[in-house]
Amino acid sequence: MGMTGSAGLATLHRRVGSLLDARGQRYTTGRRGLIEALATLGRPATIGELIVAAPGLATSTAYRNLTMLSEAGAVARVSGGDEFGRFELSEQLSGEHHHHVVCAGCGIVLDTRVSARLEAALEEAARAVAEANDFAVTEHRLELVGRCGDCR
Amino acid sequence: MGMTGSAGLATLHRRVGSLLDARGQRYTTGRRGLIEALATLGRPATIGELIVAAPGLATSTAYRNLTMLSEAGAVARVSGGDEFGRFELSEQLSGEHHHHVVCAGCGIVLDTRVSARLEAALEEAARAVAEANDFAVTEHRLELVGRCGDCR
DNA sequence: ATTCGTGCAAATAGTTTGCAGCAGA
DNA sequence: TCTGCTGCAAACTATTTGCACGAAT
Repeated sequence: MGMTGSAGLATLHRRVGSLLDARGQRYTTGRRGLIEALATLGRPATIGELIVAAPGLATSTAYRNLTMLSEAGAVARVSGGDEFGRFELSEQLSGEHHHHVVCAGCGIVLDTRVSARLEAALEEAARAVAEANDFAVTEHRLELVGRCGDCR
Repeated sequence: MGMTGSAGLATLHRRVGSLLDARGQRYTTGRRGLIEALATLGRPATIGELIVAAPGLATSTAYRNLTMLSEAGAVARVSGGDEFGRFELSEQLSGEHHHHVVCAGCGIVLDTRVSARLEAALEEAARAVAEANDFAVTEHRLELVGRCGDCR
């Protein structure tokens, strides 16, 4: 469904524009197209999907822009189960902490949210593991792997 | 630390041998070396690490063997946070369901176990997500991302 | 003018595959 | 002796980078 958060497209663009401004980068048409495609898709998308959804961008430019948007904090890279890298709006921008559902058949990745109780348990586990392993845990990722309706 | 389960190396080799036998494959010295390296390391290892730990194997052969061992159910591929694929003994063989701690600095991946309470919550979430998204969830993966002692 | 963005083509790097010889049952 | 295993070299593919031109301030 996409555009999940409370903010609309205009707000989204304004916020991305600020992030880029802060780094002396321009918010070009191509970059807007990428952000809009990510917002519309509402799930981690491959470069191929993004180039279809935001036409007129060379592959190399799409990679460069996504890398840059990622460094600016607007986009996050997601490694799915297959050989394709995927990109989504950062949690900072989408405003929602979430996890992923991955289809082992076609590789599609969907966003999902879990209960506050589970989130609390995850954070407790992160603390325990950090203590036991001399690790400073900064983030947790949960993937539910299975088969989507089409690949059943 | 490796060799975490109750079974020793001999048992491990016997079980891998059976898995390969069932597929008409031979349990060669090179394959034994890979399995032993995986058991000793006790964490997901890159091809580079495995070739150092099990010398005398060509890279292509290592890949082929790991792919084959994976199809036989002895080995699992793990995608870490970096560009390297990693391999570990399958849960079937190691006997322990576990999750991963990933260092964002050096990419090392460690195994970790979480509380039974959290595991139960994860399975409940998997059921809920399966119902809400028309997904048959077969597996869950949890990654705790942070910085290891060396990369702090 | 200066700085940044873009397309194209070439380079990179992990992984896979073709093939000819070697080895185990 | 038949089938599978191996090393080497070549192929493949997602991603990155060099470079010269175009666009925005």
